[in-house]
Parts: sequence; C-alpha cells; structure tokens
Amino acid sequence: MSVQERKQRERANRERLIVATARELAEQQGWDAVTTRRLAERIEYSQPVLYSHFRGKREIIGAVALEGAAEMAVALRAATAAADGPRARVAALARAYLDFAERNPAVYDAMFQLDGGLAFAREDTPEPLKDAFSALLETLVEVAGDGVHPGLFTETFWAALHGLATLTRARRLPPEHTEHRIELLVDRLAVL
Amino acid sequence: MSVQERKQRERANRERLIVATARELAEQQGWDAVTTRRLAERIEYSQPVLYSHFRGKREIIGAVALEGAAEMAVALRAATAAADGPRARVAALARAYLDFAERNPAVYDAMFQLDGGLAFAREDTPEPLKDAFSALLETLVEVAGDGVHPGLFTETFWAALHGLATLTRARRLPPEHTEHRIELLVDRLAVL
DNA sequence: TCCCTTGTCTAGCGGTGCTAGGATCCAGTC
DNA sequence: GACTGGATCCTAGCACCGCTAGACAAGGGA
Repeated sequence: MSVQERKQRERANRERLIVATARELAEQQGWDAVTTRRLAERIEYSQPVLYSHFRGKREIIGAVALEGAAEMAVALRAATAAADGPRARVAALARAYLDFAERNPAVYDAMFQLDGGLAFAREDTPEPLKDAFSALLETLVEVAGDGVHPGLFTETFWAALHGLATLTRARRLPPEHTEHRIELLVDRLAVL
Repeated sequence: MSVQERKQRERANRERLIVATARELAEQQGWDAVTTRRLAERIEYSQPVLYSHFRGKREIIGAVALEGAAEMAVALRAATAAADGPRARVAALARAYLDFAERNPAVYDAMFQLDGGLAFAREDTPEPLKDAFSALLETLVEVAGDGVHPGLFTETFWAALHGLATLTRARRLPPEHTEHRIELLVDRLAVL
C-alpha cells in the first residue's frame, strides 16, 4: 500500500510541476511558446508523459486558469478587506482586478481569452471560477443600486474591467490614463 | 503601359480575393482554419503567391481588420443617425457595436483580439481604425459629462462594450441578458 | 525466479508558417 | 518572326507543431 501511495504522491507532484512550468513558460515567453516539446523538456520527461496527466494542451491551459482563478479571488478579497466604505471598496476591487491582469497576463489569458475547456456561468462550473465571480459580487452587491439584479450588475462591471484589461494589454488602448478610466467607471457605474 | 496597368489591376484584384477569402474562411470555420495552404487552395494559387502580397499570415489578418473597421464605422454611423435624442443614440450605438461583433466574430477578432501587426491609438494608426474610433466618439461626446475628456470617456465606454462582446462570445457570460446589460451600461455611464 | 503490469521513451503521423530555387511564360528588341 | 531577359509562379522542402502507436525496461507479487 505504502508503495502505491508514494507513487500517487509523486504523480501528483509531477502534475503540479507541469502546471507550474507551463504557467512560468507562458508568463516568460507567451502561450505560443508553450509547446508540448518545450514543456516536456523543461520538466525533464518525454512528451507522452504530459498526455498521461492531461488530455492535451487545452487541459493544461485549463489547469493554469483554475490556479489563477483561486489566486485572483484571494487578491480581490484582500484588496477590498483593506478598504473603508463602498466607494473605496469598489475602487480597490477594480484596481486589484486590473493589477492582477497586468501582473499575470498569461494566467489572465488562460482564464478569459484562451480555450481551456472550462465551463463558465453554469451548474458544472469549477468551484474556483464560481468563487472568483463571488469575490467580485460580494463587493459589488452593495453598489448595484435599487432594483438592479446584483449578478447582472456584477457581470456588467466585470465586462467593463475585462475590456480595459484586454484592450490595454493588446495595445489597443494607451496605458497612460488607466487610473482615470477606472475612476470614471467606478463613479458612474456604482450607486453610492 | 496598358499591359502593365492590366497586370497591376489583376494583382490588386487577386489581393482583394485573398483578403475576402481569408475573411470568409475565418467566419465559416474560425481563424485556426485559415491556414496558408487552405487559403492558397481556395484562391487557386500556390502558397508562395500569398507571400508576394503579404509578409505573412499576420498581415492578412491585419488587412481583414482594416476592412472590418471601415464597415463598423459605417454601421455605427447608420445606427446613430436613425435615432432621436442622446439616450437613443447611445443605446443604438451600443447595440450596433455588439451586433457587429456578433455577426462578424472573425472580423471582430482580427480587429481587437488577434495580432494583425497594426498600430492602435498612435500617430501612424491606419485611417480606418481612427475613423471607427471617431464614429464612437461622435455620439459619445455629447454624453461624456462636464469636465470629462471625451476621448477618455469613449475609451472607457468602448472597453465596456468590448468586454461584453468578448466575454459573451467566449461563453464566459450567458447570452440571455445582453439587452439588460446594455441598458445598465448606457443608463449609468452616459450623462443625459 | 519468473511473470506481468505499469511507466516511460523513441519514432513517426499529418499538420503548420514560410522560403529557396528552378521552370515557364511573355513583352520588348533585333 | 526569332531571341532574350525579367517577371511570375510552382514544386519541394525546412523546422516546427499537437498528438499517438508500439517497443522497451523496471519492479512488485506469486
């Protein structure tokens, strides 16, 4: 029995290594550089080993996305907990969100741009994704305004943040006035 | 001279054919299906011919993006021209934008998600891109509110629309309440 | 000690973007 | 009208991609 357990442990470790290495490589050189060959080389195993853990590259991206969602939820809650008053909380939330996207572009892409084979906004949505959405909702529910469905408000606010994050990083928006755009968004969208 | 002119004309025609075919193929089967081999086959030329018109696949995407930007500008102006009053104009603008994104997903991707090698928000930004932004600005300038820079307001509003468009299509947002989200965005962001 | 499962690797398939180099065609010249 | 040189296009191939079949070795259980 102990032998089996050890093997399982080692397998789980290797799986974590794969995900961590894929993430690292993606952050360093972009997801295009995350090829199965390079990834295999970095973890010092042959290519087919990857396929004994994941169905394919898509699932690896999905695993990175889940890891990122959990981290984002923590980051958002930490930021809002340190702020006083609804206005400050929403602003802190927005900044924390965009900060996360900027600091972890590859993880952010895995979560919201790439196909990681994950189901969103459904019954069978993985827990970390639901929880990240909850982290947004918890703060936004108090500024949604009367008669506005909190979930719908959260979706809309989130979409606005997502637009800022992606357009800025794709160089469609100049990076200079990000802070002003955040202020505008918070002041207009949130009912205080 | 006439022979040269005819050749130039034929060359220009072929270039248009390449762009149109790439766009068609992308809308039918997604950009992943737009390979240089398939594209070459469809235009009934060999692969290298593509490279005598464009530096590579990236430039073809860029060409599709420019074509799309011009069409979007027309669509946005047509929608706002038919609406009475600032509120109706902004709502029509938002709907027209999202409608364009939904009807032309591949073109939309070429414009705002993929790398088409185009420069945005700069001096040397191609005219169609500047003009599409102008089409947004023309309507939004009247609802930016006092003391708010119209360009900055347009960028923020655009980002919100972009977020809705991309998250909905990437199945991160359920498609049901799109109209409600638009209403919310217009009512809150625009100063009437 | 032998067997058989489990785990891993080598090698290879069909695909990708892109390009070197040779063949062909045709306008302009004698 | 024959010749020639340049423009034009294609065949073939490079290095890479995601993914997998099948050979092989290692090691626990009988």
